[in-house]
Formats: sequence, structure tokens, C-alpha cells
Amino acid sequence: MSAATIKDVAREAKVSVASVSRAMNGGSGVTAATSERIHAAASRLQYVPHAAARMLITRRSNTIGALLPDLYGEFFSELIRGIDLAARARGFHLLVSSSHDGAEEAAAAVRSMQGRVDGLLILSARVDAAFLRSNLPKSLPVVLINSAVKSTAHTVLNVDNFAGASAMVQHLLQAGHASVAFIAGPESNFDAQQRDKGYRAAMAKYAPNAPIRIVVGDFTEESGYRAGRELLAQQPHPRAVFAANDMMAVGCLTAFKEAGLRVPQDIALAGFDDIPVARYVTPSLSTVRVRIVELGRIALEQLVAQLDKADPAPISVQTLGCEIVVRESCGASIT
Amino acid sequence: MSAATIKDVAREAKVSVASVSRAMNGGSGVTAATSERIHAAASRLQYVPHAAARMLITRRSNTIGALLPDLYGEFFSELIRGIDLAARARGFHLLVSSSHDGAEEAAAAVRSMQGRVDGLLILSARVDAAFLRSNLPKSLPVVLINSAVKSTAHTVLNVDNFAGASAMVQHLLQAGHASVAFIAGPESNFDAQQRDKGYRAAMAKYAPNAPIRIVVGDFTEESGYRAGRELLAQQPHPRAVFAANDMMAVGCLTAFKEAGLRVPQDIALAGFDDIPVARYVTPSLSTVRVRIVELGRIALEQLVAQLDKADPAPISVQTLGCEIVVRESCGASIT
DNA sequence: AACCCGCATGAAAACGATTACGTTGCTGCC
DNA sequence: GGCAGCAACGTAATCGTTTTCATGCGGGTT
Repeated sequence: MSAATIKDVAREAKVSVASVSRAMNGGSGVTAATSERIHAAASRLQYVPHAAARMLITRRSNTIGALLPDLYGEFFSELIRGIDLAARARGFHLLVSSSHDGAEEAAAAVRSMQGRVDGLLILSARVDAAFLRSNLPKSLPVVLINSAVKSTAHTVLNVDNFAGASAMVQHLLQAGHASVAFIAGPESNFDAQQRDKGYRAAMAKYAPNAPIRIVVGDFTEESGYRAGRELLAQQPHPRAVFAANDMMAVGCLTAFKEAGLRVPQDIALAGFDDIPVARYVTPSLSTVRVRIVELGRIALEQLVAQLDKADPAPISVQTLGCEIVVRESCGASIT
Repeated sequence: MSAATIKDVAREAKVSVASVSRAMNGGSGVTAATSERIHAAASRLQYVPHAAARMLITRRSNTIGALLPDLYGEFFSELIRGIDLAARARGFHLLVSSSHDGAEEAAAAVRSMQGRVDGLLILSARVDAAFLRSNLPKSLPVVLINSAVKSTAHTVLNVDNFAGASAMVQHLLQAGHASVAFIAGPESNFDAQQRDKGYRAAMAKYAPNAPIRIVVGDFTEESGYRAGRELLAQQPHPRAVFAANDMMAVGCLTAFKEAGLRVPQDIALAGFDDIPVARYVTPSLSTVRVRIVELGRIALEQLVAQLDKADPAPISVQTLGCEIVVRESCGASIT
């Protein structure tokens, strides 16, 4: 026996399907008495409106899609948590498609979501303006997260990597270190670029005469380890190191320990992201925290805001601040 | 201008809508020539079938729903990754609803998914047999992950906590420790119960004369710390400790370090889960690894298998093995 | 030559909701 | 008492597909 339809409810409550529909949504246009009778009948039959039928006529799915790359654990789950909580609060469903590596994979995912979602949340390094133009109908609202795309056609929501990196470097300098070396991320990565700029800006402002020392990594622990050894090979080695993310900082820490250096007494260290591991390494790692749940929540809210107003959607570029987390590794306490 | 419909394609290709439909799915019943003409017209118009309309008539959404509790980072993202990869491989979409604390919240989520999904993946401590009966139509295929529910009506997929815990205790005993103390998880938790049983079974088998020492925690780092102090207060304190999860082991480790004990020389330690942090604490933590991606993949495949066969779905209880990961903290190398 | 069968194709009926548009009946005002 | 106006309710069109059934056509068998 299949599920009850609106007709069954109508028959049960001895009214027309139109009245049932009216009673179920809003309830205007029906007497309180009949509305009550209808609701009683509905719950008696355990009636649940058929989502597809409603979608078809209203042209609204009450679903938003999230397109995500192959993300490292903590970031992914926090982001989804933020998105999901905000979505549920607004009565939206969440259709997820993650772990995309290639652009063509992402394109296929986007196409298959067509018509199932009212809007799209995209976080992906591979997605650029051309991709969006060719794979998306311009009528579909989109919010880009952490994207380098400078589109006037879509809302963009970024983490303030520049300010975060800059603040951490400033902190290290003001804690008494004459100079700070930097372990950069992959050059193709937007976040990495911004953090690099933040480092340079802070150095230029607070230590204009100090040398700029940069070693390039790729955000992996392994590359951090190599970068650490490379920095130690320099004479004299730097007294303070800022890594563009925590995983590289952790690898770097291993290199320092192996070399018999004490952190932070002999050399200070800081990372970026505040992944959980940062608290558990010894010494605990100073880093820059991104409020990821917040990021997801705001992204979804921006998207929903676009859905509501039918006018040419207001576009904005928004930036989400981050905060410095001072722990043992940067030696702030021994100034 | 709205998206192209099947009618537009039909007009463009000078055929009926029926032929377009046939050409798009499978293609049987149309000449190769006309099929090609239709596909050409379709791509010219950038035609994408309207998902809702198709759902309405086929009564299939090609979507499966995942109902998850408020999960700790790594586990959540790995599980979703496994589910998502398997789903995409089979052409299914993934509707996620996570971060559910209460049973009524979960119930609401389940209801709102009604009709949007072909099947449901449920991982939740709050969900029991009664919940399933009252909130789900029996026609909806469900796979329960890590659930204590012994239902003959639904497929259940569990991690072999018993074997994992048992194997770790056996390993500790055979590494030369005369006895092993246990830090248990919350008694209401199914995983915790199974790990507890595994501990007792291994003790009974490999150290039948040794005392059973158990301190109860709640899976948090804090409770692990308290448990560690409690164990050290005993005279003589245990020489080997097995915690029911890694977070408690990490808290416990802090307690041991504070007390000036060396791990593993003075006291051995092991956890369960193999969260990323386990590798980064000092000393690195021996633990039991669960193949989470695998868990998600298998769960989805089980579910899809049920979808395909219309007969009274074959029910099974499946168990996924886990493996011991030996690192520094258990002192296996200094036997 | 008559027949039948298979095959490509088209016409039209679903699917289950929303909603524009009529119809009814009642109220209130002149 | 008649008429306008309004609220409650029903009828039917509509959304975009799939699918059943009918139709016509070509060719092989008798």
C-alpha cells in the first residue's frame, strides 16, 4: 500500500484537494473549523506531501547543494556542520557532493544537481569564472567560498587570510623576534597567496629592515619537514618561523626536534588553521584560528538571502575575520 | 528565460516527446539516426531533464539520505567521504542531515526527508527500534550503522569493537604486561559496551588470574584525564592501560606525564579509533584503527542493493573488522 | 497476394501537488 | 428587498516527465 496523497486526505475530510492544500500551507482561505478537520484527517492518514509534486509546480526544491573538494577532515566537518545547522534552521535540505579532484568531475556534479537545488555553495580551487559561466545557468544563485574568483555575477565569501597571517607575524615580531621566516603554501592556492601577502605586509611594516626568508611547501606535513630542515641549514638559522598552515608547522616541528633545538627557546614556531592537532603536539602550537562553522553558516545565509529576493540578486564580497591563538610554540611568554 | 523542457527538444528535433524520452534513457526503441538527432538537439538547447518531474512519475529520486549525529570531526568527514564516493559511483545523490542531538530532532529530520530519498543511512545512538517503527514507513529501505538495534526489519552494519578491543588487550598482555586496566566509555553507548566486553573477554582468556580494573569515563579528553589520575592513585598503579577511545587516552597521557611517569617505560597506554591526533602526541599512541571510509562505502552499497531488488529485502547484520596500530605508547618494542 | 509480426513513432494518460478562476452563500447597506 | 462585496470552497489547468497503447509501415512467410 502506497503513501496517502492529498486526494485521500480530501476524501477523508470531505473537502476538495484545494482546501487541503490551503490548510496545509498557511491556512488562509479556510475556516478554522475545516482547517482543523483537515489536519486531523492528514495526521490520521500520516499524510506527507509528495516533495516531487510540490517541486514540480512551485519550482522550488527547498534544497541547496554544496560542492566541496577533497578536504582535510576537521575543516570539512566543521564547514558542513555550519551549513547544515543554518540550512535546517531555515527549512532547507542539504545535498552534498564532496571529494572532487578534477574540474570535469566537479562539472559533472554541478550538472547532475541541476534542477534539484535552489542554489549552490561552492568551495573548490578548480572552479574559476569560466567554469561557472559554462556549467551554470545564470539564474542559479551561487555563493563561492574561499575563492579567487572576482566575479560580479556571484557572491564570494572569503576567510581573511591576509589579516590573519599579518597579525601572527606582527605578534611574533612584537614578542621580541627580530625577524620571521615563512614557509609558504603552494603558489596556485588562493589561501596560500593571501597568507604570503599578509606575511610580507607585516614584515614590511613592523620589521622593514629584516630579511624576507621564504621556503615554499605544499601544505603537507612532509613538505613542512623538508622546509624545516632547509631553514636550519641556513647560517644563522632563523629564530622564528611562521608556516602557512598547521600541518606544515607540525612537520617543521619534527625537523626542529630532530636537530636538537628547543621550541620556543631556541626557535619559535607558529601555524595557521588551528586544526585539533595543534593543541596536542609538544609544545602546543600557536596558530591562527578560522571560525569554520561560522563560515558555513554565513555562506548559507547569504545564499538563502539571494533566493528570497527575485530582483537581480545583490552581489557582495564578504570577508570573515580570524583570530590569533597563542600557545607555547611561539614563546610569547618568555619575551 | 527558463530552462529547456523535453517539449522544446522534441520540437527542435521534430519528433514527439515520447521519442525524446526514449532516446535520453537507454535509447531502446529509437533508430540510431533519430537518437542522434535528438541528442544533438538536446545539447544544443542545453537540455537537462527536470528532476522533480521525473521523480514524480518514476517514484524514484536517485537520492539517499544520511542521518548523522553531532560527530567528532575526523570520523564524520571520513564517513561522508566513503558514502559520497560510493553514491556518486552508482549515480546517487546524497542528502545529508547531521548534528542531531535529540530524538525528536532526528524524527523531524526523518519526516522531512520522506519522499525525497529512496533509502536512508542512519547513524545515531538515539535511534532505537521504536523510533524506527513510528517514524518510518516500512517500505523505506534503511541501513543502520553502529547501532545496537537488533532489528530483523533493517540491515545493520557494525564495527567489530569487540574483536578490536580484544586484540589490543591481547597484544598488551603478550607484550609482557601481567595485567591491563581499562578506561571504559559511557555505559549507554553501544560501541563502549562492545569494547568493554572485548576487554573482559581478552583478560579472561589471556590473563585469567589478573584483576579486572575498570574506571568509567565518557569518551571526552577530560574524563580520560580524571581516569588517569584515579588509576595512579591506586597502589600499586597499573602498568598498562587501555582506553576505550583515543580522546580519553590523550587525557590519560596528560595525567601520566604530570605525575612524572614515563610512557611506555613506567606505564603503557593504548586507545581506540586512530584519530589523527594519535600520531602526533608524544609518545605516539598505539590504537585500534577503524576503516571509516570503508564503513561508509559498504553501508551505501548495502542500501543500494536493497533498492534494486523489489522483493522483501534481504536483511543482514554485517560486521566490519578493525586493525591494531602499534606505535610508541604501548611499549611493544621494549618487551 | 494475403497475412502477420516486429519495430519505430506518436498521442495521451498518468504522477501529486498548487493556484487561478468560478460559484455559492452570507452580510450589510441603501 | 435588492444588490454589491467578500469569504469559503470547488473545478480544472498546470508543471515536465515516463509509459502504455494505438498506428502505420516494411518485409518475410505461406
